[in-house]
Amino acid sequence: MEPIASPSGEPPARGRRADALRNRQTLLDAAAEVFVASGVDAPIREIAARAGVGMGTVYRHFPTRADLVVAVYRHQVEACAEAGPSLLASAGSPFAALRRWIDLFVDFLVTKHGLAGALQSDSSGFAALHEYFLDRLLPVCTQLLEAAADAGEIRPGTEAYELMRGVGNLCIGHDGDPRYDPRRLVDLLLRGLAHPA
Amino acid sequence: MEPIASPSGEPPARGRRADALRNRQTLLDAAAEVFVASGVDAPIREIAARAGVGMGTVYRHFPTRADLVVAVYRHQVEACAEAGPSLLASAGSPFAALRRWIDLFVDFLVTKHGLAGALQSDSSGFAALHEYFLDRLLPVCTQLLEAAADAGEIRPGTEAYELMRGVGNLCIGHDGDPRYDPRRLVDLLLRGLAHPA
DNA sequence: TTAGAATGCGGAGCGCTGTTCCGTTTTGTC
DNA sequence: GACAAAACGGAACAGCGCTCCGCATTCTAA
Repeated sequence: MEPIASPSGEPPARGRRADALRNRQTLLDAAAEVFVASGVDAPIREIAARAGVGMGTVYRHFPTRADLVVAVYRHQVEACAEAGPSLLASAGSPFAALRRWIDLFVDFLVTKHGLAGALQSDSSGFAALHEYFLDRLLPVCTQLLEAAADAGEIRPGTEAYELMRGVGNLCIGHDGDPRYDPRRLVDLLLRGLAHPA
Repeated sequence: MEPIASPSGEPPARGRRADALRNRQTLLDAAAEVFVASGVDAPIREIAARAGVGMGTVYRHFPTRADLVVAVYRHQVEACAEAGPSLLASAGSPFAALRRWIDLFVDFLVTKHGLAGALQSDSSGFAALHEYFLDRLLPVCTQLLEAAADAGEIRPGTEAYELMRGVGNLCIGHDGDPRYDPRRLVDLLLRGLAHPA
């Protein structure tokens, strides 16, 4: 089953001209390189230059920066989303599954320089990115939370949205500073979520 | 006792010309207004315009944006810093004092539009802001943490730096979204910090 | 009081960004 | 091959931070 239309980007290439498809791919590759090198805030010009195309071409394919980011990271988000149910089946308990899933989520955020920041800043037109992440990952997280709550492993009353956003925020700005390790704080958060004896 | 020299700003007005002192105050007032209206990311031009002075005047008095922010909020930061020891004396237990202090800290960040975000963004001229907060509040937080640890109320191994930065990050981007309440997450964090029975 | 120096002021200007727009080139089709 | 549609490139515009320097204001000392 092919995804019909996802928020902002990656239409299924119907009737596109060959050079357009080629450029789209070139741009995605270039953007991926630039993002890991300079973060998601890298100048659009830099991406265009690395891809060897003009500014107009970038904006035609990806009207907003968020569209570009979404397209680049779509695969990883997809992987994370799919990991949810399988962890629920394979891990020892729902809460263990939740922990491991959050771990994957943190992995993803932490390796992508600046992405966590982009997740919450609605101001600069990252709304589309925010929306996509939510659409895709929120149901997964909700499922894990509910399973853990049903099993009596965590205190009820925490929404997936809040949890994910909190985790995302905690992952902001870990610039190799050994004094700040997002994982330790996320661990504290999850401990707080667990039922007190 | 007069403060001798504080990091970035507010020198004790010795030998300054009258118009300079006047403009400094005008700028602080204007900045305070603009910050509540448009956040701490507001264009410097806007602040200069509201104060009725030129750009150069702003930069002469406050070389970086952080200096301006620090000067505007200095009193409140100071109050927060001073609240630490007194809470330790008045609250029921060290951990209770820590909780209430963190609460004050969150209050401060949450009511200042965009301040929490600015605290972690090393990109702009906000570096000094980060530094000032750390210089002033880190010792206080450390004292509270150590007291609670000595009392056996919290698990050891968490540094004040990490905790403060985590709390700061959690306060980012609560744009009146009822689905995201930083306080709930900070509460979870503190629960996780508390010793498990 | 008044000249001269010192201090402070204003805003034009530079460089860097995102974003748009349109003349030109490439591609697909008949 | 010819023609229209699609896509391209990058000049151009706008908003921003920050600097720089000629001019105005204030202070000081004679």
